[in-house]
Amino acid sequence: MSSLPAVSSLAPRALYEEVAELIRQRIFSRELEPGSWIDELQIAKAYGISRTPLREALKVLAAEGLVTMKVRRGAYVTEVSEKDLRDVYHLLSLLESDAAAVVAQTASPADLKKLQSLHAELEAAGKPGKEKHDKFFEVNEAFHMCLLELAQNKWRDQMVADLRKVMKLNRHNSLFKTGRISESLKEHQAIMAALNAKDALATAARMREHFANGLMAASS
Amino acid sequence: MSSLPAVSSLAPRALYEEVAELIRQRIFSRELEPGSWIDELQIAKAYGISRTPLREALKVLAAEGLVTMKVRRGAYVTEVSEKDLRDVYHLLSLLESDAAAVVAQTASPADLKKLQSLHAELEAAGKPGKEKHDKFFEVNEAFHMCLLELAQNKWRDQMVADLRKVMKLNRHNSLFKTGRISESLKEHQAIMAALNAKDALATAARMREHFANGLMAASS
DNA sequence: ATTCATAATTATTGATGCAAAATATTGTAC
DNA sequence: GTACAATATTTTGCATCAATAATTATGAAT
Repeated sequence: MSSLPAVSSLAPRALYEEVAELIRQRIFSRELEPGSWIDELQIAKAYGISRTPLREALKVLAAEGLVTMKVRRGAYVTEVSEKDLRDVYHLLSLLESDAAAVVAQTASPADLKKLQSLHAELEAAGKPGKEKHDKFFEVNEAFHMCLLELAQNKWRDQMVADLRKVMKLNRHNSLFKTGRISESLKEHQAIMAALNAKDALATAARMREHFANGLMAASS
Repeated sequence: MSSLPAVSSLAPRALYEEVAELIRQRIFSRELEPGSWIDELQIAKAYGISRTPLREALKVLAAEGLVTMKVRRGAYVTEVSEKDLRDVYHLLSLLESDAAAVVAQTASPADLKKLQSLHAELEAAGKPGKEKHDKFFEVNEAFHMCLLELAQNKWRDQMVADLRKVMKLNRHNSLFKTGRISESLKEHQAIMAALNAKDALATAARMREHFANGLMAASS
């Protein structure tokens, strides 16, 4: 029976948090398929823990929307319909474009420089020859996260984080699909230009376009 | 020792859900003050339950943002700063104005009629002579909730519900304060007019104004 | 043969107990 | 008198245990 990896003493998280993260990974990797029942006993045994922290972890995941609890039926991995995906994507567009508008109004020169350097990294990772999609994906995520952090609204940060987790439930991983790297780069460039011009309305509009194009690419 | 009231067999909710609702009420009524520590043993004893469902309830409340968990320190009622309130209010304005725009585009005649009747109720409850602020408050909430439901995005509904709970943590209960009933009614009338005209942009703008005025009234 | 009812099994949900960790208090030493 | 250290108490957090509810299977009756 393999027990859990020893928790880093530097980052003392509660066991139920650790377990929640492990389950999250298993859901994202589709090891646990949407709609499938989550066997508490089996997972508890597999991780060598008791069911108490596991059940607390499931409650957390339920709050995030990754699993749904049915009364006296246990926990099921959430099934997201096409409509759900569109709805969640719509909200992400709304929240992130608003955040971008806030940043356009409030960013310091240092903040803009930080974003600019991330954008430069993104362009480097998107060079045609490289074919390093993972790196592009990663830096892209960092850019969006950096923008959110600069907007300084932790409640929005939390909501966006949860929504992005739900998006990951989708098999096709729609939005963040590669294959439109050059278009995506152009859109990011337009966002940067609007940010540098401190034009909040334009920044929000460019971000909305960026999301709209992502959705188009996904549904095609 | 008083035990929990028997759960209605028609609405079979899990015990941890029941407990979560009870704690919510105690938090909103400020019986549990923001920043204060939540004594698990005491509450479990008071309700005549064990700590297990109570701890699960606290996890749910933590996900909603009502309580914050500190490692090895237990649960504390969330303290919301002035900035937190502004941030949450900003997001409510963003989400609800977007929902209003969606409804303006998609509402059926029956939907509009439903909203119109709620608006009529609101005007009746807001009649100067009556002084029935509770009723006004209640119908106002119903109007906003109805609009959200008509927008048909359950993820947004969930987020708005959570954000509104956080707003309730504030002592002054800022936004939904009475005292500007006639102004609020005028703003609702403007929203209804824009909705009936099926003008999405105008509807969203009126809703944003409605929220902006609410914030003004709160901070004055 | 099919349907309904009852019983048994399985799985969730709630309770209790134990161990580990953190904080507070007290005592001793400088 | 003050500061530091050690011990004790309080409280979280995890595990094991018992009970309740639901579903499935089997048997009997129509």
